[in-house]
Amino acid sequence: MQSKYPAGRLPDPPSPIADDGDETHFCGTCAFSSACIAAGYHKPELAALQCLVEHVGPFRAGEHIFRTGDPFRAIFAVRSGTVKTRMVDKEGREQVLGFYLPGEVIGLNAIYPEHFPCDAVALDTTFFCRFSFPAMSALASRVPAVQQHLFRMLSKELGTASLLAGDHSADERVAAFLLDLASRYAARGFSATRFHLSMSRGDIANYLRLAAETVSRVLSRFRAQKLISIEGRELELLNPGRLREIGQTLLRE
Amino acid sequence: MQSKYPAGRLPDPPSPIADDGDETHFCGTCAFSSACIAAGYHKPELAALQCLVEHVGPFRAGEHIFRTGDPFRAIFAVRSGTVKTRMVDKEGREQVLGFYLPGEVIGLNAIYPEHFPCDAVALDTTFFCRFSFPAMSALASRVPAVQQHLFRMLSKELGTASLLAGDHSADERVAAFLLDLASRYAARGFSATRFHLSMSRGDIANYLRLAAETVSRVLSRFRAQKLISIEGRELELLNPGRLREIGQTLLRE
DNA sequence: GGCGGCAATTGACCCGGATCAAGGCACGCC
DNA sequence: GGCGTGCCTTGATCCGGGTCAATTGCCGCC
Repeated sequence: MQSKYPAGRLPDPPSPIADDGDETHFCGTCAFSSACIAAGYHKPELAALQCLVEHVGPFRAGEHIFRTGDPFRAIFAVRSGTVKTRMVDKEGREQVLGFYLPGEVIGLNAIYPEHFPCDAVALDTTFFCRFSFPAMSALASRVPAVQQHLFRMLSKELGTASLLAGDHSADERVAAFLLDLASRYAARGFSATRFHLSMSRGDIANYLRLAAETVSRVLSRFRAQKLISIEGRELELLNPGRLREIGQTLLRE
Repeated sequence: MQSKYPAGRLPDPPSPIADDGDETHFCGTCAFSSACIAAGYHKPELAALQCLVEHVGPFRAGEHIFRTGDPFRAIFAVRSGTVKTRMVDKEGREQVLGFYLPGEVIGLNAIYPEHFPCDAVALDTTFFCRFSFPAMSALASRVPAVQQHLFRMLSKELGTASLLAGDHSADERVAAFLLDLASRYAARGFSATRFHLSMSRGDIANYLRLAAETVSRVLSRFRAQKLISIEGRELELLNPGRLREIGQTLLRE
């Protein structure tokens, strides 16, 4: 949970505002950076992006960004930290829908119902860019690159949602989960072989539709086979190739 | 490639062109009807919808509408018949992603990858409206109602994709599956208690991540409990209330 | 330092659903 | 008619992972 800038620069929110740009260019890791690049930063329409974005945070571990049933007004791009989304049925059982890393966007599944269908909970200290959705839609009408980017983000999330659906063994699920995290960290410029698991074993298990004990056993077995090194939540992938073999049916199919 | 007029005019495809409108108003069951209504049918911009839509079909049971890897150029609204989408991994194992009924849209998950990530296969004789996606995007920029409708369709599919994810018993899955079909038929004006299952037990099982034998056993048990009446693929829901109790954790959660 | 609470690990046992296998039924084809 | 071919159903067996339970380690707090 460290900023990539020297810690001394930021006094109070002590660490984690990740890789941010200046007022003109926003975050290098921002979920919308590719839209801006496609449209050209200089375009006057993009000045509107600066007006409709709002930096919010910090949220501490366990705090809600939004709750099931809240009216939908905005989507949130994670700037730093990690978020889980989840549904809680009326018996109180939790169902983890996904984990979101810096540069990723939460709230897209609320457009249609117009209310958030799930909770979003910070797993560690977390900051966001908040985009008013009505303003975003209006901007999308004027700037095709923004519209296209929204379509693509929605469509992309459709693809990932169908991944977990298959019936796969515990080993396949865990291997694919670790590799998925690795590639998402890598896409944002972080290490693809060493990273911190912000979520508990229970959250991982819930997300993968396994019992926490099973996740623990699989991780222990992977460690015994020298595929990974794991101590608490600090993870290193020692043999990504073999992990990819194990998880591959789940990774592309 | 058939037109959409009263069945008597068409010698060969004997039956199934559902509830259709005229040249001005398109299908009453059309996936875009609400967008048109919101914008007002008379708006000149909507004349463009008529230009970019193309009626295609019939496809016979087993024929592909598109295949994995085909370049993405259009989305397809089912006019009549039923479609399954599926992925096939390199070991040849099939994974059913969803079933699509008249009025529903396939192909949205191809926007981001720009190639279809799955196959679409007709389960019976099927007709479509084909919407060129580039043209659709361009139209969406000019007609906010069309853009909003696309956002909503994408977001809605995100919601349904997460339903199957949970770990639920075979009874819960089957009950929820039957009720989901019922409500989707009802939404398009068909009977919510009697309908035909266009897909095989194997397809249902695959979609629900069960074995075909398990689906067969659950249906037999439901019949013994007088919850349903089923003969081959003809289904009647005798006790939707009880089915709802059984499937409810999966239906909303 | 000692205590309490939570997360993680590990072991023992059990069950739901997968798998294997055997038939039944409806269809089209020769 | 006889036969093959899917599709469906039903029975018997097995196993992966869930559940229950005990233990350990870690960390914050009094």
